[in-house]
Amino acid sequence: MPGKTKIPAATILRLSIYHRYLKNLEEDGTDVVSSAELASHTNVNPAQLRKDLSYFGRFGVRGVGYDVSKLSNRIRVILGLEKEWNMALIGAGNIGKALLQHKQFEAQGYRFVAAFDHDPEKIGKKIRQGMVVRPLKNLGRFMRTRGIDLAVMAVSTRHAQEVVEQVVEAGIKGVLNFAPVRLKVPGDVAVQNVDFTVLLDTLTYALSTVSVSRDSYSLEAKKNWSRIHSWPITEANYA
Amino acid sequence: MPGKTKIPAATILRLSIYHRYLKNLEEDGTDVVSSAELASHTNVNPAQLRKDLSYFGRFGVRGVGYDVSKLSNRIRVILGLEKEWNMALIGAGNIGKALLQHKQFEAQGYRFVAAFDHDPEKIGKKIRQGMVVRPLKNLGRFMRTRGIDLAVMAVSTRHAQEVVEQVVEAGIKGVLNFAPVRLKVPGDVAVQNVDFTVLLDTLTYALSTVSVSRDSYSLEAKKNWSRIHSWPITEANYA
DNA sequence: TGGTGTGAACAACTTCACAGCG
DNA sequence: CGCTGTGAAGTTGTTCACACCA
Repeated sequence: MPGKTKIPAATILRLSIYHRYLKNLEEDGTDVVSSAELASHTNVNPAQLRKDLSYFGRFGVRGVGYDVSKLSNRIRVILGLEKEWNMALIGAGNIGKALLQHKQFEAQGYRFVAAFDHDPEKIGKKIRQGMVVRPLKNLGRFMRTRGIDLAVMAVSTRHAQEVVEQVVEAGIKGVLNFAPVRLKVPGDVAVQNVDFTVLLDTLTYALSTVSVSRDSYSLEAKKNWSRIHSWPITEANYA
Repeated sequence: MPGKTKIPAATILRLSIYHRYLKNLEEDGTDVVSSAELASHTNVNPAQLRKDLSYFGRFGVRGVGYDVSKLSNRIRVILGLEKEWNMALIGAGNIGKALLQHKQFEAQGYRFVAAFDHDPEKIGKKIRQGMVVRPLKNLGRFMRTRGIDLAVMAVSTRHAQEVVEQVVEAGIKGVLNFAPVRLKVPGDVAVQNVDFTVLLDTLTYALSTVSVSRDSYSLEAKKNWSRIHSWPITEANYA
């Protein structure tokens, strides 16, 4: 129920996952879905799903379930997905280029409007049709004249902190960071990290504690693990 | 302290982050570090860091701090990083190719040993020096003769579930999944998802609740958000 | 009847605060 | 004296269980 209750961070993440599955259902022409079914396809507990929705209102019909397209729209509004979001790619390396080609973004209303780098080798090169790599120092000007909502940072570890400072300086308030560092940013800037090696390390931990161990803690760890599979973690910001 | 206590999932993730920073310190020649310093560079609370370590033993010296290389090695062992991990790339598209080129993996002891796809167009093509795309149906055989520890799946949403079933069938116990679906796997298989659009959606939520809203819940949401920045989430496995 | 919505119980995780020790 | 290690307190998030209603 809307009100004074705090919304768990994890709830927002799950909302996005529900929303994605609801879009599939819409395409298939399904028009009603129960919390049990939606929950099973998104690997959550049905009560969890209902609780997540209850933070924002009452969207279902008792004894029936949820109207697929109505619920989908409500979540779209909650997440702020009714508008198109303009993104700047920062860092025109391997990963950056692959992200530019990635179809998934466009499909969701995310649009790359420019690419930046500070390597003179790369500047001026055409990175995809109608998009040329710009010098990073022009980020602020571009931001003022054309508007950027989000920065997708695929730069080297070494440069990540200084680059994010330029991004913040330019007035961008949301960052998706692919560099393997925890960035320091002001409290009004949101950062999400995409951190491949950290995730791989959790996999190796899981696999190692299976085969190796006879220590007490590893056995426990393994037991714990088999129930718990994919992740987020809430990380405070002490910048 | 090692024993019967359950180890939080989030602890493992942070261990990986501490470890990465410790390696930097080692390279710089720093040999002692306090929980306060290490915590500040990894955006966690110092007590949190000490608690995380305490699940596995007592690694510090009171009044002094932690020996950098000793602690680094201990964490390396805990996470299972003393061995080299063989990975198979599954899906030779944009993202897959970029991951193959990605330097970060090799540096950490993760090694791509083969690439698979089931698109006949791609099979047989050289994807990098000394590596040719193999037919997905040969995955099981390759696994038996050469061994694969982890699968990195960069396949389409549509095929992801059927592909992961072949991966599981082949006997692989750890999967890093880039497809935007929650996969169903047996309880002894560990999966981590790299989910760009979900992370973007959390950013748009954060930004929308700043500018848009006068609703009661959004204001609350914003307040919550400004403290909480980057994420994991614990997701149960109901497969 | 069957599935939602939700307070209350529970479980997990984080932070505090200080004892203990080099 | 200073920083670690950790029980206990506090906070946040999840699940139960059932009232409620189309």
